[in-house]
Amino acid sequence: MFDLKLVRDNPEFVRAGIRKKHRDPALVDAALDIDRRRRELLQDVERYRADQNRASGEIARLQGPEKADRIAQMREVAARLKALEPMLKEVDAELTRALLEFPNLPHESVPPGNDERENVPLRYWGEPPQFQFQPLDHLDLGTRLDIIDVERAAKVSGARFYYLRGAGVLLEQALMRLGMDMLVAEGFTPVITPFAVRPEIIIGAWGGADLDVQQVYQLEGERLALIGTSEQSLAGMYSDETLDEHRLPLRLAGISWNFRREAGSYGRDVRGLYRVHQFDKLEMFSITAPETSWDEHEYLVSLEERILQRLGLPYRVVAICGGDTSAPSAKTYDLETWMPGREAYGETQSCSNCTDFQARRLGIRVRRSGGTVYPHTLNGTAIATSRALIAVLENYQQGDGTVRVPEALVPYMNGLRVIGVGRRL
RNA sequence: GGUGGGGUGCGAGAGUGGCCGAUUCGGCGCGCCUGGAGAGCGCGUAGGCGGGUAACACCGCCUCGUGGGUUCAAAUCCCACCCCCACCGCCA
Repeated sequence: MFDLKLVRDNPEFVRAGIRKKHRDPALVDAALDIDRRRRELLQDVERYRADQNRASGEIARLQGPEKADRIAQMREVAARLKALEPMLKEVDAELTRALLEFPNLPHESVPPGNDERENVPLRYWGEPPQFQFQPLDHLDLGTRLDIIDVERAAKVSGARFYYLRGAGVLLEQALMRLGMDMLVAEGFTPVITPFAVRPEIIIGAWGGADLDVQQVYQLEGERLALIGTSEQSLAGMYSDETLDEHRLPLRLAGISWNFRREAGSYGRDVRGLYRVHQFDKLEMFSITAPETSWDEHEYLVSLEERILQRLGLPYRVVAICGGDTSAPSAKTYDLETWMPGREAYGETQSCSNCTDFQARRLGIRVRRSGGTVYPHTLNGTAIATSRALIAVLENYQQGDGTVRVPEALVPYMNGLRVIGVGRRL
């Protein structure tokens, strides 16, 4: 949960950070007000409890009428406590809720702005391909090659679902395998996580006081929700645990299907695989000492870049502006890959330093010689298959409607070098 | 889904209404001892919150799976839930 002491000691600093994220700085004043009320009540309650504790020892030693008198006396104290304690509990809950609403504060290097158009491109790699023919988008390509089928998926599941088949499946698994091999070589531990988790885990990882029902699928009749990313289940993995410092940095490579309701995005990106309810993803997740998280952030981005470079996909790295940065993140880079079908760069990866935001909310701590501290957590997309498929299909298409397999994926494609029509798979 | 057993500190494990935030053992840290190590001996080893302080110190409150209840007083009694283990049923 957000650091109350920081709010008390430096409210203006917190307000400024919240403003930069284009959230409401009144959060600070609400929290401070509740905090004041809480401390008043707390002092009363604690006085009575101290009374009680003292009396409890005495009563144990007293006998006869003296004992009866003391008990009668303490009955009154107990009654008073019984009236006060529910009030304290209520204020505690209010304060918790208020602090859960706080977003993480942005790092000073985060560019100002509130719109994705204000994100700042930092560097470009590769050249968008020049086609001597009219390029198709991934949906046309995939449909003609019979490797993507959204029409039947719509029949079965509705909009934003898809069937992958044949070489499409090999391609998605090849992307995952390439990414995993690179991460294992870097020392990451592969993890397959639960796909359904308790709501508080998602709330802990993604922010807010309540589950974001616009985005999260809940399981009816269960206290479970489907993960939107393995970042959530990985962050939850060490919740309420105190880790030994020498285990850091802890680097995990999570594999999971990711489920997103996309309830707020009707009409946006409706075509093809760009915005779908379910996709397979290889996710990097790091837990680091507070002092090293910014280095780790750059390291994770460099791995994301290396993956795109191995795939030969043109991309750019973008610094996300304050207002476009998610609640848990102190700083986010997006990697946008060239997508000929959109004639634009489209987000394929993201990389965030959540500093101690998730650690505080999930109770992940680190033991070190001076005491225990909250570690920092970071996450980054290695491969999000649906969007990676878009980029590969569209960039590697050929004039005859076939798609060349990127060199780096060939070893994972059962020898397939070109995805064409009529291949029996 | 059913029946039974169980969740205590870094780990094991005691404690069944009051001087129990918690015996003991192990681990870990420090010290003594040693040429050095081991053994042995001694000491110390949770977190959160509030008050207080320049910062310490210090004082108080809370935490024995979670949340309620009974009681002057709960690790201990009652209720609900969560989780783990065993067996039965079902099943990839």
